[in-house]
Amino acid sequence: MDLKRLSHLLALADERHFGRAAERVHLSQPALSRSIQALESETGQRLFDRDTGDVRPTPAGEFLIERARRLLFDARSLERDMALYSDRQLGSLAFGVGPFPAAMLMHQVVPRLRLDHPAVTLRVEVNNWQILEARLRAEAIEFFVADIRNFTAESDLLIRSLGQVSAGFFVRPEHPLAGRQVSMGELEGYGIATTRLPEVVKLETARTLGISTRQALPIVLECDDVALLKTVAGSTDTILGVIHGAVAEDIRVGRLIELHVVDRPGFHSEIGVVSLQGRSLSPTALCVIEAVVGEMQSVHVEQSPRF
Amino acid sequence: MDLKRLSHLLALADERHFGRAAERVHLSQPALSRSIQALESETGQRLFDRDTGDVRPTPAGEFLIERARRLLFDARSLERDMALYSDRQLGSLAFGVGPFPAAMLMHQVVPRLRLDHPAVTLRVEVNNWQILEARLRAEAIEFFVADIRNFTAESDLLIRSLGQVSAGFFVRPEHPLAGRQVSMGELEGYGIATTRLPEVVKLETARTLGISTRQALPIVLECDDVALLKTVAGSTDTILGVIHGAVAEDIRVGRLIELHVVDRPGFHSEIGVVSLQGRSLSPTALCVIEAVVGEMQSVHVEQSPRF
DNA sequence: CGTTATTACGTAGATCGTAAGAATA
DNA sequence: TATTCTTACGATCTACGTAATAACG
Repeated sequence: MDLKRLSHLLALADERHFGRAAERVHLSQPALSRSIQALESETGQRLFDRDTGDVRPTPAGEFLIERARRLLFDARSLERDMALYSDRQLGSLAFGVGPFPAAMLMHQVVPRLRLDHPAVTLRVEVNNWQILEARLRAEAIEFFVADIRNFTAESDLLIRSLGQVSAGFFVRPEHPLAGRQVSMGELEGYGIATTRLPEVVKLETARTLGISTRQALPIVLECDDVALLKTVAGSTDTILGVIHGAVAEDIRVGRLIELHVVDRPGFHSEIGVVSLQGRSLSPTALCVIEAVVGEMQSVHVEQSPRF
Repeated sequence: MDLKRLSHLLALADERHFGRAAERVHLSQPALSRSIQALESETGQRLFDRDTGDVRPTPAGEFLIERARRLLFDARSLERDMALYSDRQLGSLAFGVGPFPAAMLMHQVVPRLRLDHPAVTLRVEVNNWQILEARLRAEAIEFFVADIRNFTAESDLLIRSLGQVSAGFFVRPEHPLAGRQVSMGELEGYGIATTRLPEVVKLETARTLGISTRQALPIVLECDDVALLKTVAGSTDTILGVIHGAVAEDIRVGRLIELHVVDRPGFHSEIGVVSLQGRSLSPTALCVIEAVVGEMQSVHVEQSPRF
């Protein structure tokens, strides 16, 4: 059953005339005649009654024509859908985001995606990097955006760095430490709320501070939900330790202010895109990654610490 | 979009191995490789990631594979349906039957059709020959079985005679005329009930009787519903004038008996199959016509007048 | 080095267009 | 005789298999 043949069938069914039907399918008239004959031979049924100057479908012809019309419609839909898919206007995309990138980038990127690609089904998994890595290997997500400092030596993962983003300590405006220079030691009395940090980051930070014990950072609340962390910092004197991008809006409206820590360590995060080595990404995934890159760049500009 | 190509796609998607997939679609491995490449070129998307010894669909591949699977299923269904249609196991059939053939043949033929071809949708139009001819020309029915004496000269109709069937006069057992020889003249007092007869038949019958006026046959009830005619003859002294085949069962069970008319004219009907000249019939239609022919023959045997 | 996918190349089959033929009005 | 479908024939294009090549473990 060849689709081209079936399209010849439909042309003849519509035109009821070999000459015109042949023209319609860009074929010579004898070629169309042969094509129809081949179909009749294939089905073992006469499909058209030809009385000179009068071509009409037989009952068997009507039967086949009706079904062929549906099949060809479906075939054309498939081609159209594939074109739309290539144009990122159809399909589905699942990707992951770490807590910080989610708070910093996704509030811009996801609404934009919904506007630009309304027919693409999205699944955005916000989770910590361990879960995201497992999800990626299980191919439940195509890629994820997260802190990439855990994935240095992994050769089966393709890691694209989007650069470092600085972090800081943030408190509510009425906080006792607000508005003046503070030392790291002073933070201990209030405790720090932050996301679940990779071990490497904790150790590195401690080392930067010149402290050998893990207790160097007085973390009193570990939670991957940045919105929840903000609520805690906004309603208590707990100190929020996150990247600047995650609280840009809160600082703008005055809900939070940054502490001016004089001996502040090189507290930062390195954001990157992680995908499986050697696996192609969908057009939409590539598009989202570009959007994330672009968003990172634009955030970077306005992301310098403000006191 | 070629269906063969898509079947190659599915084979590779299932086997995840060019060699095995090629074997499955009866192709050499390089040929399959080219076929997939052609599809990738056509869609503009890489469809499989090939790492030596590991072939896996890309997201674009998954997208296409899923849809291709549905399309190929539909294509195979079409082929299967067409085969079933040719084998008279699928489709629909509309045909017409005159009142007499309906009463004589269809009670055998239609149940048999339902048993042998359960998946074929039937429409049986029982009507008089004028309506049936119009329905045939409108192509609302493929053919009809009726008295063909009206269709002698029609060249655009294809008429297949099934032979003559004799008619007679029938009454209820308690009828005053029952059980003895009667003359045509005696019928007049009770009146005859019959179907709407063609003018030619009326005239011919009158001529056979040697009477010149149309009033020769004292028809008091004209109706195309044979069952209704029978009810009238069974509950009144009205005389039923129909073909023998239409009342075979009623005579067998003693509901009606035939009048022994001594000067009975050559009262008969000529049954035939009428279809459009030069128009092919569906396989099922041909099958039904054969069944009607066979039924006519078997009825003919037991159809000799009994007194 | 063995396995597996791709590229090269010559061939067989399908399909095409032009031209000639047959049928019908 | 004009129109329309079919058959004949030569050309072209596609898809195939075999063989050689390349990539990877």
